[in-house]
Amino acid sequence: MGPQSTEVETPRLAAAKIGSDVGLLLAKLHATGSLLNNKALADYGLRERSFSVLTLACSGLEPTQRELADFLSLDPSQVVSLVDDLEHRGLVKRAQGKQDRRAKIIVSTAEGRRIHNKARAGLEVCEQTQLAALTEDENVQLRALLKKALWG
Amino acid sequence: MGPQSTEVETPRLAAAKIGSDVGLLLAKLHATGSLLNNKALADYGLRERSFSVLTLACSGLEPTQRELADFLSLDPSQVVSLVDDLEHRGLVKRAQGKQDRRAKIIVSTAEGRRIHNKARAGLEVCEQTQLAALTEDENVQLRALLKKALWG
DNA sequence: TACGGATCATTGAAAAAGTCAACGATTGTT
DNA sequence: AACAATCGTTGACTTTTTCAATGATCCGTA
Repeated sequence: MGPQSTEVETPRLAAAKIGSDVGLLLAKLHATGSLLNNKALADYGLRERSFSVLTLACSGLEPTQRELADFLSLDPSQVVSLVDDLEHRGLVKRAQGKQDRRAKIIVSTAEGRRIHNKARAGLEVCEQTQLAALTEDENVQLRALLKKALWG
Repeated sequence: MGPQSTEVETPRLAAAKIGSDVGLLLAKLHATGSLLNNKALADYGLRERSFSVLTLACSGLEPTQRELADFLSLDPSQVVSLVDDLEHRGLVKRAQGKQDRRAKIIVSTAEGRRIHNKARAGLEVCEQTQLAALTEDENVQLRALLKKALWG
């Protein structure tokens, strides 16, 4: 991402038609968001990705790695290293799949849940910062639209 | 990105709280969108990035490379290679900055505009596909919210 | 029940993207 | 005139992404 961390003013180029291109808008908002999020998560030795995995491990949904890959739009091999990392740090465990012994279920440890709670609090501040220009209603609306676009 | 190209059903994991995490939603929608867009642009030898640069070069706004970097959230060195590529293919030209002789202004060639028009048509179909679950109103709304979040 | 094709996690290699520091040329400031 | 800052560029380096191959396991079907 660009070196600029605080970009307050409306860029001149936003006037172009491409300033309404959904792909670009998503890329840009995602880029600035990731920057903030990763900065906030660094205190806990996490990044956006590992935080997502940890969150789902803490969710009680007992996701398999394949599910994580699909849901997070990652290659299965990327999930392997994310889980490896979290496991080495004792935040997460691999358990054998229940119906399917090929699959590995990712579950959080107590320490994992502890870290996750702290990190989540930090992230909420981040998100608020990123969407500061939106009212509370718009914030909710944006979430709803993104969810609907993704899975109807 | 994940190997799944057509993901119709709501994933089980969307139930988790993280299913409402803005960062994740943006990442996911951006990921699936990029996949589609790059596939569509491949016919013209373009990718999302080079298409964006080409679009701005065609816009008449005469952007400098620094402006491109800022607007597209890229490192200046990345812009160099994007412009190099487009220039070698005769779609774009570097012109000397008007007030500032350090800066280079990126402008499209006739061929560049020709390719751009074709590519843009392909992308519009893409975008429609990606946001198929949204009504026309919601589509507009989403764009507006993203823009507001980015630059108020 | 046994075979065959598909799926899961994993590995490793290759390609692409991102990050960063340094440089010459130019600018604006003091 | 001197100085720091900015622009584009280069090159090195790290990280991320992508892809094919593998052993283990599952499932459908003969």
